[in-house]
Amino acid sequence: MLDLKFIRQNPDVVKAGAAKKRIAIDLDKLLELDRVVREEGVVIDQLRSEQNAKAKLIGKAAPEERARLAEETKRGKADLKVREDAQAAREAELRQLLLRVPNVPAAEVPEGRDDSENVEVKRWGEPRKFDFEPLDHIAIGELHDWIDVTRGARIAGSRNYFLKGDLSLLEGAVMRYALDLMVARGFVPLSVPTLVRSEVMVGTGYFPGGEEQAYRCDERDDLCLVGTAEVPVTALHQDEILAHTELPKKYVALSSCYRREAGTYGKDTRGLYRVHQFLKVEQVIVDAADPAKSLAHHHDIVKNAEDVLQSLQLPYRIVNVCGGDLGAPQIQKFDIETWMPSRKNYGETHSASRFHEYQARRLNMRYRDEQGTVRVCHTLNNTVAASVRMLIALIENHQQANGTVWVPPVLRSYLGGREFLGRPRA
RNA sequence: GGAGGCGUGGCAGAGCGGCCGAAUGCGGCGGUUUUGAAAACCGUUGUGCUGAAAGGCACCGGGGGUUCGAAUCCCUCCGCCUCCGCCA
Repeated sequence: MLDLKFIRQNPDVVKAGAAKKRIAIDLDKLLELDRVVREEGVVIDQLRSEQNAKAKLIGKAAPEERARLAEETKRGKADLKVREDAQAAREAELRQLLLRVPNVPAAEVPEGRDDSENVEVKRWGEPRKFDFEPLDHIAIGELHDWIDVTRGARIAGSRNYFLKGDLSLLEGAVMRYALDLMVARGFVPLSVPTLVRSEVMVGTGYFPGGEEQAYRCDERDDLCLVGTAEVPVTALHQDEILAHTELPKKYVALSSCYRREAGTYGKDTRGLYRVHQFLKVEQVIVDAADPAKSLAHHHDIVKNAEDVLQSLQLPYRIVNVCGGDLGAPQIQKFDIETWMPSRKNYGETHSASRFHEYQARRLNMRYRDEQGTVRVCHTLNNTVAASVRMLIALIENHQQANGTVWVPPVLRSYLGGREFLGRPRA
């Protein structure tokens, strides 16, 4: 959410930002409503002030005077009540409009309509040239009885799965490795709720707009399953005023992630690329409202993810996400795409976003700066490692001619020192 | 699931329906004192909206109601605690 004052003062900047993101908004309607709300607010404050003054007089008046004065004060009440109700409705509508105003993208965000126009900014590693016919992850899974999508679908519908044996262990190894790496870099590990109030989905910017992608409990609970630990972690300090001395807050969390993947029928149906549930280690930073700091953090959290991929010896590339592919909340986003032999292409495995105060304002998450001024925080987040996609990359890229999977050295201590997973093919 | 209790400022903890945006203590900040520190003493210390300012308005878990007037009364939701039951 943007600061209403900022929108008032820079309507053209906000309009241009929305246009760059290909998001339609009626800003003039919002500004007009804002004008009415403020105008009427002055009137209501004045009326309330008068009512308060009269009520106060009654308290001091002689008992026999009270009835008459009360009767008089009663008259102003009805008018005020009508105005207050109308104002409350206007304010609610204003907030709804405000929640839909997208954050203004950074100048460095490329123009573009969709993900095909994202701009590659870096490439690391060479996609491996196989001297045998490589299998895709499903085939490797079948070979070792590592993946069971049939039974996954039977008990939970399509895009659900069981991981078995070494692959299940590998998942744990990668998650723990990612977590340990981040803890070594000073990030505080968190175990988090993955079922949150819809208010928190609004606070982090997923609602309104992303309702179709989230699993929602029924009306008894008003709880949603999160699509990422970003949601509970970013909201950790909701409604707090932090001291500048305790910033930046750096957190890392491993959690299950749930995604409905509505509207993706027929897309990525083979394999585990697109699934409803997976594990992910996520990094989140909350810091002061300083664009330079935010930018530096953005580079750092991308670097953290790169270090994970490099140490796992997985080729990847980084794209600067274009305006049309950027979500409403982000200032800028870098996606990291890891090489997946079965796709003969890079597939998205990480997404690093910086938000400035967009999320923090919605979450009412603030801090007191050196001067004692209360300001809204900045937030950022990035994947460290997302389970199934990272497993796809690992077993496809590191498969051997004999069917086994080579384990990168950094993961071996999490797998009893083993160098290869799976039995060699006969 | 049943019975009861409680939710007040960074924390602790008062608060008769009007004099309460809220006592007091602790903590924080500034100062006096001190070679320095501690102690003591003095002052200061919530957030938002509006306004050039003075000021005005709102907020005592959330929402609604009663009343001329609500932190204080009523309803409801949320959260926490205690006891009983049930399950792990």
